[in-house]
Order: sequence, then C-alpha cells, then structure tokens
Amino acid sequence: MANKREVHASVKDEKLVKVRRDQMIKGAVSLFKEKGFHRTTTREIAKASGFSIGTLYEYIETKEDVLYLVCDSIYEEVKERLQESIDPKLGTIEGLKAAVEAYFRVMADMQDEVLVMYQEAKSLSKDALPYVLNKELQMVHMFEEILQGCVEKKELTMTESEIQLCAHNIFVQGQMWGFRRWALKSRFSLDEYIQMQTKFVLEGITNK
Amino acid sequence: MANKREVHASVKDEKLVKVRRDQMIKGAVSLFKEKGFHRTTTREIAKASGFSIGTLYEYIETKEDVLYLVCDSIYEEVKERLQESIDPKLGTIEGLKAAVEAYFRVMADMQDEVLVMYQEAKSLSKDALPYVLNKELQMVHMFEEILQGCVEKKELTMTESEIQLCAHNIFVQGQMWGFRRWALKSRFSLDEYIQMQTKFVLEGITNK
Amino acid sequence: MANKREVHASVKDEKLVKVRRDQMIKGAVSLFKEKGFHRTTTREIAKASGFSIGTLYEYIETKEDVLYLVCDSIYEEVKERLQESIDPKLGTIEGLKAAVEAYFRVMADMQDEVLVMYQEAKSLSKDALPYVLNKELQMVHMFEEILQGCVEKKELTMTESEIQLCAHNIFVQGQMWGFRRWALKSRFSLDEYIQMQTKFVLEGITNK
Amino acid sequence: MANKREVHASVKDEKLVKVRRDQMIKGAVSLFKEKGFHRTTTREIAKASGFSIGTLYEYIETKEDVLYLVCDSIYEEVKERLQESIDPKLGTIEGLKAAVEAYFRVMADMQDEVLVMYQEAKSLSKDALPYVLNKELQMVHMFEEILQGCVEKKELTMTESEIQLCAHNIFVQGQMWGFRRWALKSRFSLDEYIQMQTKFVLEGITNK
DNA sequence: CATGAATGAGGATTCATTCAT
DNA sequence: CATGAATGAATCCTCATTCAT
Repeated sequence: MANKREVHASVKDEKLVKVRRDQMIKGAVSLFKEKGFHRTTTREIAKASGFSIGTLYEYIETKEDVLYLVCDSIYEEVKERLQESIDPKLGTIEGLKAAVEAYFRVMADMQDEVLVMYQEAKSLSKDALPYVLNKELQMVHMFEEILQGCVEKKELTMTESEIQLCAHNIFVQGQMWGFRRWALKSRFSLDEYIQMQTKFVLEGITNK
Repeated sequence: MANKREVHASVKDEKLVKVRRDQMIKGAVSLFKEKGFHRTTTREIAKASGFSIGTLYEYIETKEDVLYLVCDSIYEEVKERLQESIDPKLGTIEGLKAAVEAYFRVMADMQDEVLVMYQEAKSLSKDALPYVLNKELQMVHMFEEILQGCVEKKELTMTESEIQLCAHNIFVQGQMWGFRRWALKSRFSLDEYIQMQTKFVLEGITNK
Repeated sequence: MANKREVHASVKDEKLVKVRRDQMIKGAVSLFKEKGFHRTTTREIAKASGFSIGTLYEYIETKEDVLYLVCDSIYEEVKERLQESIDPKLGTIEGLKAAVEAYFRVMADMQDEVLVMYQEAKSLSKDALPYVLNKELQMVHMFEEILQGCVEKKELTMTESEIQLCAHNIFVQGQMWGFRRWALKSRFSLDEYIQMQTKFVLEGITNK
Repeated sequence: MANKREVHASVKDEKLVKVRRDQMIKGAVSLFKEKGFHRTTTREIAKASGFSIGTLYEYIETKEDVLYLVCDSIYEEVKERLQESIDPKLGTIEGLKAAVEAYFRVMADMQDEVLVMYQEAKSLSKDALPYVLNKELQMVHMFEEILQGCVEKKELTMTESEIQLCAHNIFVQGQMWGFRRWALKSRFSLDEYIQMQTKFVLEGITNK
C-alpha cells in the first residue's frame, strides 16, 4: 500500500508549503480539539493558522485535506518520538516494558492530538482513510516485532496470533488513556496507569 | 447524577411518543452508521423514520436530541441484553468468564450501533454527554462488581484499583471488536477473539 | 429527442411549483437582461422573484436550472404566440407574409427575452443545451412547413434545400431585430423593417 | 467616434507589449472558445499565454481588457483579410458576388474566433462595447459601399435604406455560418451555403 | 521585467428549524 | 397530530487583483 496521499498545493516552493502546512496543522489541531472537525470552519482554520482563507486554499484543495494533514502529522510525530526511545531489537522483557512505558508516555503527552485523530479520522474520505489506518498498523507492528523478539530469545512463549492480539491491546491501552481520560484520570495517575497496565499485560503473557 | 435527560416532545400522548421515537432511532442509527451524525440531515432522518420533517420536530427539539436518543437507546439495549445473561452475584471465575463472553457477544452483535455511538457521542453537547458517559460507567461497574465478587469469594486477589482498571480493560476490549474490526476481523474469528482476550485477562489477574 | 429536461424541485405541490417558477423566471429575465447570467447572483434572483434564497433552492437544484427554465419558457411563449396567429396549412404567399409579419412582431415584442436567451444560452450545460436548440429547430420547421405548403400549391418553386435555408434566414432575421437593435433601430422602424425584409425574402424566392 | 480604446500596460517597451499581447490573445481565444469568458480564469489565461499571472497583469489592468483585446484583434483580422480580397470600387454584380464569397469564406475560416466574439462581446463593459460595435459597423459599411457602387453604376436599383438593410443581412448571414453551425453544417456544405445565400441576396435585390 | 504568494470580497449551496394550514 | 413550504444564517470555495522580491 502506498504510504502517502499527496495533497495538492498551488504554491510551488516546497519549503514554504511545509512551513505553511505546519502552521495550518498546529492551528487546526487546537480547533479540532476544541470543537471537532465538523464544527470548525475553514475560516477559523485560516485565522488560527495566521493567514487568510485564500492563502489556506493555496495549500490544500478541500477542508478534508486539513484533516488528513493533521492525522498524518500526528501519526508521524508519534512514530518519530517512539522510534527515538525504543529499540525493537532487544528481545528482552525489560525492553518490552521500556517500550510500553515510552509509548504510554508519548500518548499521554499527545493526548489532545490523539483524541482528535481518534474521533475525527472517521470523517476522512474513503480515499484517505486507508493511509491513516495503515499508519496505525505500522505502529501496532512495532509492538509485534518487540514481542516477536522476546519469543525468539525465549523470553516469552506466544503464538503468532497471541502476539498480534497483544500488540493491539497495548496499542489500544495507550490510546485509552487519552480517549477515556474522563473516567481514568480521577482514579489513576499516569504512573499508576502505566505500571498497572504493564503488569496486566506481562502477567497475561509470561510463562508461569 | 440524574439518570435521564428528558427530551421534550410537543406531543402529549406518551405511548405515541415512544412509538415515534423508536421509529426515529431505528432510522437514525442506520443513517449515522452510513454517514455519521454530521453528514446526516434532519430531513433524511425524518424520511428514514417514515414521517415528515414537521413531525420529527414534534418529538424532538434539536437535531442533537436525536443523537442523544440514539445513544441512550443503544446503551439501554446493551445493558438489558447483558443483564439477561449475567449474574453478577456468582463470584466465581466461571461466572466472570461467562460474563465476559456474553458481553463480547453482545458487542459483536451490536457492532454497528456501538460504532455509531462510539464515534458520534463526542458530538453530544456538554449538556447531554455526561448522561451517556454515566451509562458507560454503569456498565464498567457491572464488571467491577463481578470482579469484586470473585475477590470476596477468594477466587481472585486484586486491589480495588486493579479491579477498576481491569473492568475498564474488559469494557474497552469489547468495544474494540467493533471499532477496530478493520484490523481484527481478517486475523481472528469472534470465537478466537473472545477466547484469547479472556485468557489474557484471566492470566493477568489470577494468582500464580 | 426528448422534449423536456425535468428540473427537480423539492416541493411536491405541482401547482405551487409552477407558480413559483413563473415568479422566478420573471425575476430572472429582467436581471439577466440587465447584467447577464453570470453577473447575476442567485441571491438577486431570489429577491427579484420575491422569495428567500432558501426558497429558490426548493424549486431548482442549480443556478443553471434557472437559465434553463428561462430559456425554455421564452421559447414556449414565442411558440405559443406564433401558433395563435399562424396557419401553416394555407399554402399561399399571403399566408407566408402574414406568418413572417406575425413572427417578426412577436420577436420585437419579446426583444428582451430573446436577447437574453440568445446571449446566455451558451452558458447552458452540454446537458441542457440540446433541448433548447431543439426548440429552435421546431420553430424553423414551422417556416419550412409554410414554404413547403406554397411549393405544393405551386405558389413557389423551391428545392428542399432552399426551403431549409430560407426558413433559417427568416428565423435569424426575426432574431436580428432583437440582437442588432443597436444598429437597426436608428435606421428603421419595425414596420419598415418587416416590410423590407419581407420584400427581400419574397423576391429572393418567387419565380420571375 | 474614437477608433481605439487604449489598454494600459505597465511595461514601456512597445514591441514587447505587442508580442506579449499576441501571446495572450492566442491563448485566450482558445480558452474562451472552450469555456467562455466567464468560466475562464486569469490564471488559465496566463498559463495558456506562457507566462505568469503577475506578468499578465503587467500588460493589462483588468480581466475584461483581455476580452477587449481579443475582440479587437478578431475584428482587425477579419477586416484585414477582407480588404486583401475585396475591391469596393468595382461597382459590378460580379464584384459584389466576389466580396460576399470572400467574406463568407473568411467567416467560415475564423468560425471559432467569430463565435467567441459573438457570444462574449456582451460581457464587455459599457465602456468598451461601443468600440467593438463600431468595428462591426465599419464592416457593414464595406458592403454598403459595394452596393452603393453598383447602384451608381446602374447595376442595381436600391434605395438608401435597402442598401443598409441588405448590407446588414449579408453581414449577419456571414456570422450565421458560425453561430448556427450546429444546425447548418449537417445540411449544407460551405460552398452550397455561399452559393445559395448569394442567390437569395441577389434575387432579392436585382431588378426583374 | 517577471514571478507567484497573499489577499478577501463575493458567490453558490445547504440545512436546521419554524409555523401556517 | 401531521405536513411540508419557507426561511436565512452559515459554510465551503473561487478568483481577480496586488505587491514584495
């Protein structure tokens, strides 16, 4: 599957396009966070981005393009930040723990962004959605690799299916902190949450 | 917290109100499923419900009321169906397993509805949202009770916090089958999914 | 070729649709006359029609629909008025003369409308244009019939081709009074114009 | 009446202005042909002309200027090509016939351009329109002169009014081949059309 | 002279909601 | 109670034009 959907810009200067789109994404995220994609106007996006509505449309073709750009950029950032702090080759339980913790912390850190993406992604057209979902799978895949590594090093005994499902669970539990914070925050601190979820996951998979 | 938000109807005949609203909810769910709340027009809802736009507004005040009614009714149905097949008093691991399985099956059964609610709830006003979230907590609470029962009967050893988080996890994993079916369905059958998740949960909490 | 392109209306009451569309056409013609189709706003059309923009769109789907309706109605009126005062069966030179005169007078009478249609028809979509052009051909065909009648009654000797071209010429000369009035009006009265054109046409085709 | 409306250019080099405007006209005609003046954007014109939007505006002040330039150039070309092949002094029926034929052929040749001008001229501002219409009158006047010559040489007997109207008719019939080609082309070849129209015109005016 | 990024007024269209019948 | 015509604020998007580089 192709990894990028190109969003067309009238402006030629690629550097400028990058700069403006970054402004745009930043402005849009905070608006989407506040009122959701549908309730946010293109005018508001333009304003929050620091330019006029005309300029906005020099860098996108459709309002939906903004959403795609936002989702794309959020995933990109999550991925980058994860890759900075994770070594999937380790193949140790400790490495797994560290990865889970790093992931949970990134998700907590980007709570707002994740929530936005989480709630608005479904507004993407049938056209753009696959690209975003694909990004998600890539991240799930990171955890699969880590688990796989542990299995290879005999640190864990898991079937291929168990690895897949467990990776999904980890991924969702990371998101959970964001999209269920209304329920979780009053009951757990982030540290508690991380520690407890890690425990559940590990006891769910380690040989006894 | 109050348990119901009353949606005002001009029509007095309460039985009729119930009938019409049921038509409405049925029509709306299938539309929301297809195009989401925002992209669905009140006209479409009226049509799908089998009456005119004027009549629609005899039974609600705002488009958002429809969403609230839909969400409310979905939760109600989930809850009812769960209560039919679960006995929270048992206090046995077997009872827990049965409850999880029942819940997962209901969620799989109502996949579409759950997805709708899941994705559109955030469009509820600050006013209505709490009522819906409260419903969710009630369901999470069912699992807490079951777990609590097991702890009391010494079938499990868990802290209060662990019970709460575990209940959340179970709840989210039930939803997961719906909102991540794009990723899960090709990898697991529902039976496999239930069996594996149950295993993870139990191994995560049973004493070794 | 089908004779009508249906323009969709949300409103069901067909009588009302007719009434509103007549208002619309009347309002639109005077605007198009003044500023052309492109420079006229849908808002202006609504206002000139005596209703709100929302109402306008209950009776059409696209701005272009207004243009189609206008063109269609103009042709319809021209045709009706012609049919009232022309008897194509006669087969006499006198009948021909009378027809030409009647036609020219109708065209002079509806000068504004004809000019509008004449200048704006090209803005119709590829979809709607044929229907309008077809209407034109029907009118040209009326003159062909009249000429044909004269030929059959031996009042004139013309080939089939000559009949066709002559009919076109008559038709265009009728329009001419409208679309070239800037040049003609200062030089000829309508009566003079009719009389002279009739003479040219007749001398162009009568046996000598 | 003044014969030219000056279109202001920021660029001083007159030769360059001429070159650029020729590029512009060429590009614009083909666009106007395809989509009409209103549906053509200045950006498209610039692109079709081979330069940037900024440059375009160095040579005009308003989009409408392009239309004026286009109309002006088309008339100029028609006029030039006619003057090459017509001698208005002759005063013979043969000369008249030759002129008509030459005119019809030029019009057929420049069909697209003529159609453009014909349909878009009305979009000219009240300011520019007279200049263009004046050009048209000059051409009509050429035919008046030719007819006048024939009258003076006793080849024809026509009143002043008849001459004027007949000249208009010839002129319009020339345009007709362009703007009614949808109806004429399937029925007549250009040669037939010329021959038949010539016959109609001549029999309409020659003494019997 | 040439470029093209920026602007924002303006335009077509939608849709929740009302209310007279 | 039911209907559906009417309303107009709100929204997305376009495009002629300007101006700094």
